[in-house]
Amino acid sequence: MKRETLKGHLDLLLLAVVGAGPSHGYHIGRRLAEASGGALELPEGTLYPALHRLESKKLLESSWTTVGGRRRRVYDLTPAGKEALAKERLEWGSFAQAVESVLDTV
Amino acid sequence: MKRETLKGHLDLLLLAVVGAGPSHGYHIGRRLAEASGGALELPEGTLYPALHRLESKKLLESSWTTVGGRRRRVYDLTPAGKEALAKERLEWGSFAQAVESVLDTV
DNA sequence: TCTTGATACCTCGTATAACTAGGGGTAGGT
DNA sequence: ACCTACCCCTAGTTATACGAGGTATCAAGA
Repeated sequence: MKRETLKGHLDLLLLAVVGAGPSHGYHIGRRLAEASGGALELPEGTLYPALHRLESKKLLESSWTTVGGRRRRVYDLTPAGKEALAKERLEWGSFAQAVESVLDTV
Repeated sequence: MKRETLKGHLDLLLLAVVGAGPSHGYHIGRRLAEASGGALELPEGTLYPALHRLESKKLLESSWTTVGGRRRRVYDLTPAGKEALAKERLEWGSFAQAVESVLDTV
């Protein structure tokens, strides 16, 4: 995948994954990779700062748990996060459609 | 449109527009806006530097003409640009499909 | 004549965000 | 002991879209 391809779309993807059920950072990465058929394998230097950004924007909230001796930070959507997810889904739809239109018609 | 949405996809769009027929910068912007149903209206501070970038990467080539007293810089695809267009079309396809998969399955 | 709007080009600086490259540590299997 | 998978983090780099500003031509209208 080209370097900049993901830019501006990562938030949507993370919100969508968390929207399907709370989970911790590492697991979110795994679920995203799985759900995309391996196409979207985020390096940790992308994943964790993105989650922090979403939390600082109050779209996610997190709490620490410990499972099997390992600390996990579990994220869930806030109400604002649910709204943002819905909005970003729509925006993705129109963006993708616009791109397809260009690719089809020109 | 959100600020970062376009990032990494602009080259594809510009190559696609020029691939449909050589035209000058300003006109490329108009054709893109038209082909996208008004969704993609690029500011000039985005359009012109992007075209220059593509030319410096040898994906576009340009020549100056004058029509009605106005100077125009007309762009066309190079052979490398045609290849890049084909490649980026495929990459867009897999990216879009990956996103859709995530949005559908999670 | 003067102004406005569309056409047509440009550059500089800024902000954003994904990524690279490091760091830390736990648990289980060989 | 070592390796792999798990699990978290940050600092700095880099790419690129955009805002703001500049230049110039031409046609239409006040």
